[in-house]
Amino acid sequence: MAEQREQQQTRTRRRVRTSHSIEAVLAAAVGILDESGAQGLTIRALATRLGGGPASIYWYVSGRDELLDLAADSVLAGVLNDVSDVGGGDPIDDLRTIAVAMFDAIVDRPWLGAYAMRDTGQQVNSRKLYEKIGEQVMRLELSPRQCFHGTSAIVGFVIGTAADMGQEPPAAVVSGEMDRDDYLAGATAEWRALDPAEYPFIHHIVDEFATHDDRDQFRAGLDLLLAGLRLTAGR
Amino acid sequence: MAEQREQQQTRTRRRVRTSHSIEAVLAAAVGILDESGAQGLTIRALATRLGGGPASIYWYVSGRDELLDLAADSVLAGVLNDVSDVGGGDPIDDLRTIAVAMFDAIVDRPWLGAYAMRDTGQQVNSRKLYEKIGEQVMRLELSPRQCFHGTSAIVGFVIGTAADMGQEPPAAVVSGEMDRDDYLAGATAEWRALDPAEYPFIHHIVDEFATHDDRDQFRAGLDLLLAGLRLTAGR
DNA sequence: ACCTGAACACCGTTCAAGT
DNA sequence: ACCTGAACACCGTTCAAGT
Repeated sequence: MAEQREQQQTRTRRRVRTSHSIEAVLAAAVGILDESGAQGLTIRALATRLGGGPASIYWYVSGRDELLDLAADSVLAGVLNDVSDVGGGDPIDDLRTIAVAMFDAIVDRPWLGAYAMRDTGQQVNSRKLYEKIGEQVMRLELSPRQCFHGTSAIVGFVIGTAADMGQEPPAAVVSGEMDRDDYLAGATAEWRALDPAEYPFIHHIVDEFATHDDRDQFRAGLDLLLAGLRLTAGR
Repeated sequence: MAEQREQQQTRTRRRVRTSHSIEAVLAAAVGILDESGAQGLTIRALATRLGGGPASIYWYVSGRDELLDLAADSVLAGVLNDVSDVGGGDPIDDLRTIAVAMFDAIVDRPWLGAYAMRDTGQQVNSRKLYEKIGEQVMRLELSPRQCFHGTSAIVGFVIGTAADMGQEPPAAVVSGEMDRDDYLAGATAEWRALDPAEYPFIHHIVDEFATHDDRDQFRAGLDLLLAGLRLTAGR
C-alpha cells in the first residue's frame, strides 16, 4: 500500500519538490552570471531561479567557488567546439586562431576571465583547451621545457589581458555600451589633464587610447608574443 | 567652560575615540591582506585592527573595492622606488627589469595580482608604473599606436601571469610552502593519470611542470614577448 | 572633521529532518 | 538520492547622532 502511493506520487502527482541536475544548475548559474556578473551569482539567487532552497545547491557543488569554476568551464565547451577543426595549418596561425576564440568568449562574458583555466584538475574543458594549445606549440619542435613555457605564456597572456579588459569599471555598471564609452571618455580626459612633463608617454599615446578597440589591442600583443615564439622556434 | 573641558580632553584625557589616517588605514589593510588574503580583508576586521567601528572606514574610502585598489596601489610605491634608477640602458633590458620587479612583488603578495593596475585614475603608483614602462617602449622608436600596444601587452602579461600564479589553490590554504608543494605534487599525479592518447602534450611536459619554478616560467614568457617587440622595433 | 551606535538587508554554509 | 527548513555566524553599507 505504501508502495502503491509511492508509485502514484511518482507517476501522477504534481511535483512539490523541485529537482535539478548539475547541467541545469550550471546553465542557471551562467544565466545569472551573464545578466549580473560574478557579484550577482549568489547561492540564494541561484536557488530561487531553480525554484528551490539554497541548501539544495550543495548537493551538486561543494561551494560557491566550485560553482564559479564549473560554470566558467561549462562555457569553454563552446570555445573548444569552435576550434575543433583547428590544427592542420601553420602552428603559429593555429595558435592565433585558438587564442582569439578564447579572447572573444571572454569579451562576450567578462566574468569568464577570472574563473576560466584556473584548475585543470576540476575544469575539464580548460584542460582540453590547454592541451589543444600545447599541441600546436609541440609542432614547433621545441624542447619540452620550451613547449611548456610557450604554452603557459600564451594562456597567461590571453587570460590576463582578457580578465583585465573584462573588469567592470570602477562605477560598476553592468549594462549597455553607452557606459563603456562614457568610461573611456572619462579616463581619456583624466589622462589629458595630467602634467605632460611628468607623463610624456601617456600623452604620447592618449589619442590611441581614446580610439582603441580592445580586440585590436589584444591581437597586437598576441602577435608580439607569437613573433617571439616563431623566432625561438627558428621557422 | 565648555571650551576648557574641550581643551583638557584634547591635552590630557585618554582618547576614547580612536583616530586614524588614510595611511594608517591602508597599512592595516595591507597587513591583513598579507596575513589572510583578500578574503580576510573585511571592513569589520580592518576596523577592529584599527580599534574603531566599521563605519569609520567609510570616512577614508568609498567602499571595500576602493580599499582594495588603494591598498594594492600603496604597495606599488615600493616597486616604483626599486626601479627608480632604471631607464638608461637597453630599452628591452630595462623593460625586463621593471617587469620582473613587478612580478616579484606579486609573488610576495599574491593578493596584489587582482587589484594592481586596475584603475590608473585612482591608483597613482599604477599610473606611474604604466608611464615608466611606456617610456622605455617609446625609446624603441615605434609609432604611438605600436607604443600603446606594446606597453599594454607587457602590463597585461605581467599582471595576468602573476595573478594566475598567485591564485590560492582550490583547497584555499593561506600558509607555508609545504602546501604549495603538495598541491603541485597532486596536480602532477592527476596529469600523469590522464590518457596519453588523449593528452599527448600534457604528458610531454609533465616532468617540466613537476619541477618548474614560477619565476623561470614567467621570465621565459616575458622574453618571448620582448623578443617579438624587439623584432618589431627592428633593433 | 571624524567617529560611534545601531540597524538594515543581505550573505555562504551546515545539518537534522523529510521524501 | 536529493531536497527542505531553519538556523548560525557572519557580511558591506548607511545614517542619525555625537564630539
